[in-house]
Amino acid sequence: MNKLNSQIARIFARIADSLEILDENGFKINAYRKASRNISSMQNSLEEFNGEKELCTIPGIGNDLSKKIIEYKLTGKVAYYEEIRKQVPDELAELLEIRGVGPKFLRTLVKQFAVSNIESLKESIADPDILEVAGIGKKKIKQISRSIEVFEVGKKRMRLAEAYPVAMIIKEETEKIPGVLKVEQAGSLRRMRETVGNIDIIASAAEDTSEIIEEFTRLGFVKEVLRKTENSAHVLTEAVIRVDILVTKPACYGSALQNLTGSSYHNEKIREIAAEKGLETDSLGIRNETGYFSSEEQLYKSLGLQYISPELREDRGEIEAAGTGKLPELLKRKDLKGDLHTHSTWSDGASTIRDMADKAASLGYEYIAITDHSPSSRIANGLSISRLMQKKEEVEKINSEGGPVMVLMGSEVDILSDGSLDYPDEVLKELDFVVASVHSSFSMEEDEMTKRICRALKNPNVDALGHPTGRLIAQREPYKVDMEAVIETAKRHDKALEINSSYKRLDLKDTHAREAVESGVKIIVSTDAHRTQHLERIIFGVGTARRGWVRKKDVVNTRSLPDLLKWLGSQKP
DNA sequence: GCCGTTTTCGGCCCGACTGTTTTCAGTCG
Repeated sequence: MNKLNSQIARIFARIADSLEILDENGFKINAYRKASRNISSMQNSLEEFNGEKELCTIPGIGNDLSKKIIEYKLTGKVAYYEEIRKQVPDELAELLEIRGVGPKFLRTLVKQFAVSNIESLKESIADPDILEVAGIGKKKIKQISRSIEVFEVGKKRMRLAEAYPVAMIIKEETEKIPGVLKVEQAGSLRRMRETVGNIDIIASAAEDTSEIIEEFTRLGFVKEVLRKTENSAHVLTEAVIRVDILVTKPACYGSALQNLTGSSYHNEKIREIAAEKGLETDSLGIRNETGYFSSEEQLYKSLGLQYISPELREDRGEIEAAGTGKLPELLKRKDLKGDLHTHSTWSDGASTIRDMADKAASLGYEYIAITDHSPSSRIANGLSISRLMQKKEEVEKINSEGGPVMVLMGSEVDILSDGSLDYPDEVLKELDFVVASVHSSFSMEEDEMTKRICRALKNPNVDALGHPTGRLIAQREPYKVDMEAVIETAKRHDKALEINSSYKRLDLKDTHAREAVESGVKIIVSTDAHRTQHLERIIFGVGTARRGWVRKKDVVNTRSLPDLLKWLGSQKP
């Protein structure tokens, strides 16, 4: 379904919900609902229909609704819808999504308990007077308060790195169920979005799917089964994460996986292309006259497209590029030859340099830069110049003993509020790798912050800018900075920008990373690891890089050690 | 609000399930 159709369909559906809460004529409500359904399931775009007459040929669309569609096309708004929203605000209407709460009961709640949002709904449910309402008993209340919890879980999104390990365990457990052939994650987790709402799992099985669903709902991590059908289930884990599983026959696996991976924007466009080619789409996915697709590769191929990696499926130009064979060859985890932003026990890390080096070797790296904090980061036990020199001796000793990987003597040096650096140039000159980061005075005005960062980037001893926007996902907004100017400065002075893989950061984010590489700026993908295990989090940085269309050749730490050193040497005066 | 005429109104609207009842209303798909 294309954008216009889905927007109009959503508006009509919302009007229907609101009218229901307002106790309007049921047939009118039904008319809006039917129109919404028809528009979202029709093959053609509403763009193709000119004028009222043509629009009235669509089933369920008459004089009135065709006028509203034209109004939306011209102004981007529907006055009647805006009017309705004043009477039934969004946060009231969305309460209809709670199982057990229908229009009639919600109406009573609004009248008698002044319910207007989820908070007041929770209060009313806790009010003993609620049992006075006809048709409401203790059991019903219990059911609804449970549904409210589920509703709130569904609204809450987790950080990618929090959901990922859970999904891996679930995948492994599901693979052990007898009869299961293949298991994969789908949804935004597979696309490596920075936050995910729930974990989608898809499995294939030749035999009885209902038996597999039964087994799945009995797995140890399942705390509660919310819904169960022949071939699907929704469950909650102990940590209140919602997990949805779908089991399909191998012959449908590709269609279903593509369908469940999304994004909705990507899929809308893909379905349009499928429709043009005479393929149909139903709840399981896209199929041709001979049936569904067993693999995504076949599906994309049959649409005349290159295979599109899940991370790209956001309708950001990937479909057009796939149509002309111009998709980028994306960075892979195994392309990386080292990690260039890590900490050790010298500052605030929990692992020794030796342990970090061993872990780096086990990941197949050639080198690791240990970039402990500079003195201004007091809480992080930043290194004074004399401690920095002691650390340098230890690094040299490890390297001279022939460690498993080359250890680069580095620092994550603070960018002070005026844009100067936390060590003098003659000290920075002694280091193999310098990543400069902002750790203080976050609330500067944009032009001041931009000047500050750009000044640091102009220093010849700096190699990369660490976590360039300072954001913490679901916790702290990025500081105000003109990224375009930062990218431009990095380009001019041949500095790399970091994609920091720390689970809270993912900074640069995907879209900024794409702007950077399109401007020809180099990238480092690193972990900011504070203990050996953190080095494994590189996959989230790689995922973010892929979402940003970053290629192997854009990334400095895909270079072999000699090539890396050559670039670092060319940086210095 | 749509639709289709027996042409400007009257019909549209299903069935299962559940918790609440004691014959049914509301929700949901």
